[in-house]
Amino acid sequence: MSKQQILVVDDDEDILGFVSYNLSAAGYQAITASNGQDALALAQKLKPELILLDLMMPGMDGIEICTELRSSKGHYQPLIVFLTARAEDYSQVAALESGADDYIVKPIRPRLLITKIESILRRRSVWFSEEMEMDTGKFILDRGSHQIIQNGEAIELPRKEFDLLSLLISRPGYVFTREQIMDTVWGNETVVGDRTIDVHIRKIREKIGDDCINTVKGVGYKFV
Amino acid sequence: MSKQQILVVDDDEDILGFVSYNLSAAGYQAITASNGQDALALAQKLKPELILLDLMMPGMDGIEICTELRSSKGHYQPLIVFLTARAEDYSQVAALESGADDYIVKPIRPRLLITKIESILRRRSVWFSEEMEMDTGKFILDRGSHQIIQNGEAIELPRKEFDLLSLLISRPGYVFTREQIMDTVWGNETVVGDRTIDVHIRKIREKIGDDCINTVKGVGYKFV
DNA sequence: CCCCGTATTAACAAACACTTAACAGTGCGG
DNA sequence: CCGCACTGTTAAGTGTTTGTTAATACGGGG
Repeated sequence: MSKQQILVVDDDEDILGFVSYNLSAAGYQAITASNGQDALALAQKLKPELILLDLMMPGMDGIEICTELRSSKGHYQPLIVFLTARAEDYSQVAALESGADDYIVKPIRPRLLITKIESILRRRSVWFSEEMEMDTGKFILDRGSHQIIQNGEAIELPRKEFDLLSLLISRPGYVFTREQIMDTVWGNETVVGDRTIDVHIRKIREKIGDDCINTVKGVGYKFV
Repeated sequence: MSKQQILVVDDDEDILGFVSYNLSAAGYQAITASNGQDALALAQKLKPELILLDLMMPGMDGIEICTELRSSKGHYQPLIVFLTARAEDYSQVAALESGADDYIVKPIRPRLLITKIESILRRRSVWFSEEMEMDTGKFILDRGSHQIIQNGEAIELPRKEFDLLSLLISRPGYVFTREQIMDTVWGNETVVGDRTIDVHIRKIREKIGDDCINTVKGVGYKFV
């Protein structure tokens, strides 16, 4: 496996150098940008695994960049980690609300930076290409390419459908309540109508077969 | 009854304070730890009912702690709830796979936090798969997949029937009065006719066999 | 700027769980 | 032997939950 790319965005040259040096030393390939436009362009082009974003920057700030990255409905969803100067104020909350995965408080300590990055990347890596053996033949769920392979045949699934199926497959046989599904796939802020889950379930069943997902009336759904 | 203990684990002092303040205000006794080692030690020593774990931490992260707690052979099985940064990020599912009971998405809203914790504590008894050996072969009641397995054969039950059977199975040999059954399965607000319980009992007997549930005239029913 | 696929909603249909009521059975004491 | 109290059985009615379809909104890629 080639080196993992990490994009570092900061308007301060010193920090840029300091962070990218430490990342390189830890075996990552550091890419740097000193403003929002460059950052977005580089992110789009190189699709780095993880992006370190300074919160405060002249022009486009970190939250704007983050929001921009997250608003694209494409499949590219990098991990986003903020670098923030102040621990106490609400910038952190705003950061997390804008869709970031975590934040690191300045001043940056090399060892902490690396362990945090490793922890975040490790978690993500769990998600790539997870395999499932089923009673009726093989069922592979590839979280990297957002597709499932059923009996050797690849089936592309849209984002929401894939997310929903992922959840159900994560615990085969376990019944997920509608509430749990809502919270996980949609998040507990957004509110959508009752029939939304049903419609997605239907579309999934249409693609992978009716037998895979079981309805437990009054309770929820489970993958069998 | 003494206050229920809840252990909160996070590397961020602000979140630790914020969460434990809200827990205390809601009548729980909050214990805090800021790293994995402390968390495990405190869990072992105080055996709190519920543990709130931050997913992302330097050093030992939440999933490692959870795995460690679950792998211990002792009878102590706390409820484990993760605090996770983003709704769209599937680390939640990884969390569930590591044996967690639920997760709460940051940013944390006090009211939501408390209602969720209450709901999790309330349904604690309903979450674990309970096994029973019977005279006539094996009888497994799996509350996760909402089904019973009799002699290796799975039998699906509608919600009320499942709840009713769950209750009876929870204390084999013990006679539950009609009143107790009403209060537990239907809740003590709803009022239904006399024959409702009988009808459900009959349907259950139809599915799992007449010998399993005994009628004690003038008193109630018991599972044998 | 248009086209296409996804996400969501609303309206309707269907399925099913739950409840009820009416009646039959059982067993006990007078 | 009869009535009473309780439980069993059946079938039909009712309401809730889920399935289905089509229409609309939305956003991205060409």
